[in-house]
Amino acid sequence: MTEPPYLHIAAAIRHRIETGALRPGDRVPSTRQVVRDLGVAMATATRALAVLRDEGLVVTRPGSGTVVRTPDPPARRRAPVQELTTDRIVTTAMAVADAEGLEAVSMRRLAAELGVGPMSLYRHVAGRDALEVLLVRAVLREHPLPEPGPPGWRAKLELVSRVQWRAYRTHPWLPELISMTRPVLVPEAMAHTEWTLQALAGLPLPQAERLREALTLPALVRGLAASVAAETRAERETGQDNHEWWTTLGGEVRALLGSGRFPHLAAVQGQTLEDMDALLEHALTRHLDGLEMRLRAATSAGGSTSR
Amino acid sequence: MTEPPYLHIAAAIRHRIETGALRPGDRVPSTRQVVRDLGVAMATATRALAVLRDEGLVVTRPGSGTVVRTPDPPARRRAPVQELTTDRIVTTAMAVADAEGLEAVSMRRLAAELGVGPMSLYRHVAGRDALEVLLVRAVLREHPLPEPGPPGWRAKLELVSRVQWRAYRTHPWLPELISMTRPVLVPEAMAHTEWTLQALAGLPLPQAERLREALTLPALVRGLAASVAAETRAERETGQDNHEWWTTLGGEVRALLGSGRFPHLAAVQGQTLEDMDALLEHALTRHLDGLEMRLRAATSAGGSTSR
DNA sequence: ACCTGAACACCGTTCAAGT
DNA sequence: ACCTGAACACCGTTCAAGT
Repeated sequence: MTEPPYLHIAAAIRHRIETGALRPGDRVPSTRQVVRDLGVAMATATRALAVLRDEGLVVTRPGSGTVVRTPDPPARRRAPVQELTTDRIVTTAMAVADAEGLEAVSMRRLAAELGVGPMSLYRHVAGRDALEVLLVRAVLREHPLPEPGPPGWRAKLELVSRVQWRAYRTHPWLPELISMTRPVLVPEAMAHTEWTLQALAGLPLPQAERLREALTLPALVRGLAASVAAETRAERETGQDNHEWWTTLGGEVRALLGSGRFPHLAAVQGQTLEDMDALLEHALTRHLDGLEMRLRAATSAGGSTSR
Repeated sequence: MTEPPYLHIAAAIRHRIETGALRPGDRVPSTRQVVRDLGVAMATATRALAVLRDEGLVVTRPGSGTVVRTPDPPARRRAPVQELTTDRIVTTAMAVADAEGLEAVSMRRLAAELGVGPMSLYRHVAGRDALEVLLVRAVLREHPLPEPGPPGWRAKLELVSRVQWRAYRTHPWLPELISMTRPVLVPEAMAHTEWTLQALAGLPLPQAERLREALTLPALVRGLAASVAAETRAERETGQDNHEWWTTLGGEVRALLGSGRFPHLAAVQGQTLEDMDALLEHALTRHLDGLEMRLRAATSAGGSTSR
């Protein structure tokens, strides 16, 4: 009667497994499906699956969802329980973050996912903060910069921005983790700044200005990525995409839009933001066109002292 | 012997109250003073004061610190304990966020600060998330946009960007709280988008492009602000400013910088980022120069269909 | 010495017991 | 009906007990 919803959901799925409606290898409903179909919170859906995982009924394979576990591979020598390593911890953390967001990555959750006690993780990573640094390093290694890169400063800056953009888009939690003037001082992050400074090296601008450029450009990319990520997160949490959101607006907001106080906003409402990548290209074109203008001024003034 | 530090600190202050060294109405040391003078963590100092507050020995008056409680105001009808209101909660939350960062703003901490039980807050705000929306609204109201604003699209865009920048700089936790395509749909946030769309209204660009502009510009400002805020937070947490950080770099990083793998970064190290505001002006100038170029192209092509 | 479970000090929020 | 303390289900990490 007072059974919490997550137990109820877990019981329903368990029943389908025990009756054979779901067979070994079949995918069980994803947390997102549960959220959408049953109208419960993400936390509830996550907990329900965690119950089944703890019972050994299902296994979560990063990238391919949660499936019914194949019961003990018959007779064959069972693979030794995988040794716990820093790499496995980081890989698992990344899978959880990609699937459910950074806030789902807790030390305890990772431990459960890896089948060890929470404290075992601490023998391989110093703590939650250190794990975040490892995550950033791992992602950056996934998205290497070419050497020496294309010719010309503009092509180079476009390339490094797009590589960063792609990293952010692949891992929507990444923007939260990157800081700027205090770049996580690890080789992988330093490489990006170095590459950018290299792209700017030959330009007729004072060093201080080249540094400002090397700091603002990635901040711009990250800012845009963070905004897009907020959208992704909102979709995951509410189960409504941008278009649905605009069409199901609450009465008060609808009233405000109709009030005549926000005519331009009202004219734009419902206009689908079809293509997030177009936002990057827009911002990038404006910025680099601006830099080109600045270079023309610096050159025609015959030096770098002009504004 | 094994007495936790916060109890020790509480006992010391209690002693000064009981001996009359601190009299009713006197201010007891603030958490910040305790942190500075005793070299303990903020959490410890906060907890010490919480102990005294729970004992009824002191009361915290938001805005005026924590003072020794006047024992039952003799005979006279006691002034009604300040009524709990949504406004007081938001004001307190903002003060805590400004002083210690958003992560210090917990429902329980606010309740303690206001001298009520945690659950009392829920009669005025729906929960932690709703409180964050209220915080955003309150900050935006602090930074109104002029009507009708200066003439010319460029002056208008510079103004709205600088107003946002100032809000972010005043409250470094704000960038974390703002999303973009799903603008917190409250009038205060809508007003900014409306104002920006208005500034762009007369330009010879397709509506979709004006919308992209109205989304990328604030994302850029926010991205830069988030980066600067990361620096602020790092300073608070490590007690090292940017310059100190560079000069006390760990051995491994110093080795990397000296390794010759990052020549441009090495050349720039220690160069002080004197002026954060210059970063905004840099990014803003590049972007708006770029937009100016785009407009020239659109105009000379005689329409808005050109790239 | 190496490993990790128990425990501590938090958190947001539900629920039911108090007035 | 209104208000809020107790309790639940989390969290990261310290510490000391186990091997």
